Amino acid sequence: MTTTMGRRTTAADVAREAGVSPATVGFVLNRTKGQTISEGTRARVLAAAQQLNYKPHQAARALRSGRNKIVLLVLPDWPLEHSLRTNLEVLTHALAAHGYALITFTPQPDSAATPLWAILEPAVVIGYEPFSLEQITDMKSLGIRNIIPMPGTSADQVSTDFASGPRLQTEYLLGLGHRRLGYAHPSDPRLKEFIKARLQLVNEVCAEAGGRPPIVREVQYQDDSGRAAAAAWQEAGVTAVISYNDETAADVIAGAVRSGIRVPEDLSVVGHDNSPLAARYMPSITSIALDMERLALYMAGLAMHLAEGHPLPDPPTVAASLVCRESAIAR
Amino acid sequence: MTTTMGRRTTAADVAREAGVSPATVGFVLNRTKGQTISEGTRARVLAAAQQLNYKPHQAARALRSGRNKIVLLVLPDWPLEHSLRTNLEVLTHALAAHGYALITFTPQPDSAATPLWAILEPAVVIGYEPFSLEQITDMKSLGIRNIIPMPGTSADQVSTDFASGPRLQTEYLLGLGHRRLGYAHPSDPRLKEFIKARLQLVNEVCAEAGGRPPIVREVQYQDDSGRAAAAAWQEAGVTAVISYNDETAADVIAGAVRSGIRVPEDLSVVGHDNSPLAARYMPSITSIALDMERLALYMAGLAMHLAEGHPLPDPPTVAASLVCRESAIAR
DNA sequence: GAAAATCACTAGTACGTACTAGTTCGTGGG
DNA sequence: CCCACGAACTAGTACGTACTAGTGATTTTC
Repeated sequence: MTTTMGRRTTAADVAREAGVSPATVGFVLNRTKGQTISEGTRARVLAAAQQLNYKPHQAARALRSGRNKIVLLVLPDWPLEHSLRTNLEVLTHALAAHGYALITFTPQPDSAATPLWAILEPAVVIGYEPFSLEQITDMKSLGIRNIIPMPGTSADQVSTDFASGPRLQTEYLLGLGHRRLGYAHPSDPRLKEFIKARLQLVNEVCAEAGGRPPIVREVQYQDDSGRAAAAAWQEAGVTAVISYNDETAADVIAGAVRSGIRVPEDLSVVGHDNSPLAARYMPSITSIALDMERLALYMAGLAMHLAEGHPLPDPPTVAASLVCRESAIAR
Repeated sequence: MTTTMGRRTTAADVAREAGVSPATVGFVLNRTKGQTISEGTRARVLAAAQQLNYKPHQAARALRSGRNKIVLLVLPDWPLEHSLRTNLEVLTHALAAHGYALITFTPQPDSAATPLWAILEPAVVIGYEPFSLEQITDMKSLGIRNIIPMPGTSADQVSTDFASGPRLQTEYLLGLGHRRLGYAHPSDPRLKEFIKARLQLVNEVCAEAGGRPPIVREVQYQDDSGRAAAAAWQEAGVTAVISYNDETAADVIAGAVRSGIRVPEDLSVVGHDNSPLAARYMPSITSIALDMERLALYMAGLAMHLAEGHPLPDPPTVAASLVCRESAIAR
């Protein structure tokens, strides 16, 4: 133990131990290209670093080099779906493989708290939603140059086309012989745009099949909106309901059953996202599974491309597939 | 706009603009005590900083002062309960109010990835579980001095007594007249110790009431263990089941109903954690709500106490309360 | 009225790294 | 034999901040 108990080991300590200059230590440890180091020296430096348990000081490194290994992912305020959380895990691993740390963060619109990027000053900031001009200005004044999405650059968007999910839901129910459909969505105002987009897709598929658009209802578990919706749908002759996500599907089923409508015998229900709830509910919920892996790898590649010129990855495709369970059957 | 478009604004720029020295800028902006600054100068510096949109460079600040405003919370590998996630939110806010950023992170035991503390070098690292000696050595070699839990210091633990939850579950069912109880828990091996502790408490309450210990069963939604458990309980005359959490309670209910056992008429079930699932399930699940606010405030206080000598907060108590729903009724 | 104390500042340095601009040495070409 | 050239290094600086050790003024004290 050569520990001086208190001060941390610096590159200068390693240099002294190895009998070389601090610069050489830097060259060896960073594998600086354009610099030739003899094999013996390299080994001595490496051994000294090992022995002293040298870890470069990140703040000093960041100050000098002007970059760090932090990627900040700004999450939207809306509740994250199961598939997006999965996406995060894959993304975290993909970045970790290159020494990057992914930090996630949800800005609180009401809070006056410092945004996380001001404290971390990350190499890259990724947002699921576009940033406001104010936010971009703020980041730039902090020296953050890599922002995704950033109009006018290769990083101008990450959001992908999730069109196939709603299409699959609709086509599946139509294929089962259902003609009169319902659409259920949560009431969270932050989801408004997403609901609109998905509903639009459902409408398109219905129209292509020559059917009528679904009867749309807002459903949540906190009140009896599920019961009311179920009654309204029954009145209108609806035999199948497409739900925005699995949680809403559960609320639809609960509302129906509590109104004496059997699921799936009287009413079929499909969810979206293939969350654990879908498998756990009773009846279990037929749902849409999204394969987010390519999207995650794309985002990781994009981030590292901006941070240090890694090659640009291929644009992603998100594959959606139907997971059949108990909550939907043929008419 | 005095933007030089490229280089970020430094304290020197502000100094030049305000016609003072860089040191004065530092004194004004950091409110350095022991330094007197005339009102006029202070105002000029503040105005200049404002006008140039000056933001101190965090890496430089961290390098110079040897501390930063990052608190790293190391999450356990086990799945987080709803109440702990709530805890995180409160903790985040409490720290944000003092300019600290809370970052969470789950170490992957298999992964060779750099642990997040090596990249962030946070001021404080908090773990829900004790750290290994190896981890502590690693952090110390990175210059991290504030580690919670850290044996032999005021920060030697954070985990609190969650005794009242299981006690409440048991007392409630006994109070409803149930005499023969079951206990259901998930199979995740990472939860083993927690299950053991909670079961121990349930056993104690049963013994105090002069009853027999519950019949313990492992239940999960992926297989038919729920059905098997329900049958076994029925055979043994069990009329009420205590569940480790709400997810397991749902799995118990599903298993029972699929076996033709009615819930709550034939079998009462109580969950733990008061998650959204408990409200959403059918029947809705009677559960235990934990008030994590004080724990969160305690953790925040502890972290800031270590980081910069804020006063030590009071030790926490976690209040548990019963939320009555449909899944449990009197015998 | 001189010494001491206080006020309101400034010059300058250290933090630990990455990297530029050398310097020294050995070797091969002419 | 001298010069050029590359290999293998080193000296030294910049990054932006926080803060110590001053330095003139001005005010207080006896």
